[in-house]
Amino acid sequence: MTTRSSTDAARVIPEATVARLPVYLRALTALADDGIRTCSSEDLATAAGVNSAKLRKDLSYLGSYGTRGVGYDVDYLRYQIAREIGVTQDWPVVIVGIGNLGHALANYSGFRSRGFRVVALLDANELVVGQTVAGVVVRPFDDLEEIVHEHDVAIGVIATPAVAAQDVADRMVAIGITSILNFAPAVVAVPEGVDVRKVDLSIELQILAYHEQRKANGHEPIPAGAAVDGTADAAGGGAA
Amino acid sequence: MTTRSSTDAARVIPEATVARLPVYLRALTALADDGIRTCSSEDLATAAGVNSAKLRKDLSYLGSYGTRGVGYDVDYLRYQIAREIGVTQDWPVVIVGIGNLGHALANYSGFRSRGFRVVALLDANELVVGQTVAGVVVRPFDDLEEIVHEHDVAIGVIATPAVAAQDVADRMVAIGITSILNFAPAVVAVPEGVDVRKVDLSIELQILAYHEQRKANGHEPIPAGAAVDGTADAAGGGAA
DNA sequence: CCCATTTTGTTCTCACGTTCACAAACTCCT
DNA sequence: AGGAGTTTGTGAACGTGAGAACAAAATGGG
Repeated sequence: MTTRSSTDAARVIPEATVARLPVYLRALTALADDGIRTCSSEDLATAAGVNSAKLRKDLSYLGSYGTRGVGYDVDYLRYQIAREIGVTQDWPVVIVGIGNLGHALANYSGFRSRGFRVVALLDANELVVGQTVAGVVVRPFDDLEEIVHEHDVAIGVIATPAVAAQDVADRMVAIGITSILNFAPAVVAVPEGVDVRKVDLSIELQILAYHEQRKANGHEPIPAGAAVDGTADAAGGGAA
Repeated sequence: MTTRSSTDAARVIPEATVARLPVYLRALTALADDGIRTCSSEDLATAAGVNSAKLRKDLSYLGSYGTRGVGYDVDYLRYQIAREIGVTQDWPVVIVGIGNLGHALANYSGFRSRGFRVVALLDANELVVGQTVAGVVVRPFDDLEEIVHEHDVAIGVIATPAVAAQDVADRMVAIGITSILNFAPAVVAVPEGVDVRKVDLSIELQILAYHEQRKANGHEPIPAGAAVDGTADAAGGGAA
């Protein structure tokens, strides 16, 4: 733990960069699937939908994995990013709340292909318990502790209705889960040291609606570069 | 709507603020449901999971809707935010790609309750066309233009596999859709003036995995106030 | 072998977003 | 009425992120 050696010099990767690494990873996978073995920062930036200067800066936080005058080896860079994110290892995940969204998540192939293994589906509704979803039998929510300990689960996904979200989160935290992905349309409070990320479908639509309304009202005579399109990103995680 | 001269002074709301307005809106709705008629910025900030100073600053971009020494009238503020976002009006939406995720989206009640009306479900797969999902019959993708013009649709949702996403987006843009919510794990490029927001389920998990790996490696002796919960945003516009 | 070309890694500057801190404005109590 | 107590709205300090620009390192041609 305390053997932080030489490579540990600038081991602080900005949150905004962390959020983009998975995008680069996917872009590299797409390039590799096309048989491309080497790419420039310009190529990769285009594939990832970002500015090439930003891409190079992001990669520089990981180390110097490129070759000047040449570019990046696709497979090598892909491995380095995957290792940095942690998706070279296997992450057991539990999903709580098997409604419409839980169904979709359980069936989502993108999880498994990126190192996430759904080890259990849980629901508090006894009508749902026992059903087979995505080849897995739904178990009662009270089995959470047993499952988490058995598989050493660190990541939990909440796909319950809003009212249940805080209770589920509390239970998860009490049992030892330290990362939560929350799809319920509710704010969940967690103690320090626990990460929560929130995905809210209707919020995204509302943000689009805001800009749409703006366009319709002709409120932007000339975007003046600061408009809605372009590479305008909203930034990442808040603080505890 | 036309005579907005005086209040029109500083009508530029920062993108980060726009992304939080829907959160405030939901928090206010929750307070109203609890019968609370007035709240302080501290109360609302707690309910929304943000810092009260940030909340006040965000609200100040909309106008002065509070009363010093008292706080905010819940219903009044709720209406003002809803109006600013644009969810007081009705937004017709089409969903393209009725797989697992499309199913879940079609059934998601949070859309309708916030002013979004799903006017059509579309799919290119003829095995899916004709099925009834969420009380709506799935129509062939080629009906897109007819539907968009008939209902004056401005917002499209892409829930297709990654390979189809760019084609669907191109078609949407050609027909006149100017806001796209993309659930496909792919970067879609759109011309200037079109907004794209991306929601990627596996990217969120990968970000959690990164921090989880950090914790496990004891890389963060003391997080220094940098615990990573809070509201996670995916980024905004596509490039030209 | 040397030089032109390519492309990375990094530095610098600017813009944006967050947080603090406090004056202004309002209520309530005496 | 006046002062004590609240709470908003905002100006200013601070930190983070984005993009331009360039030096350093590699290749390839003559």
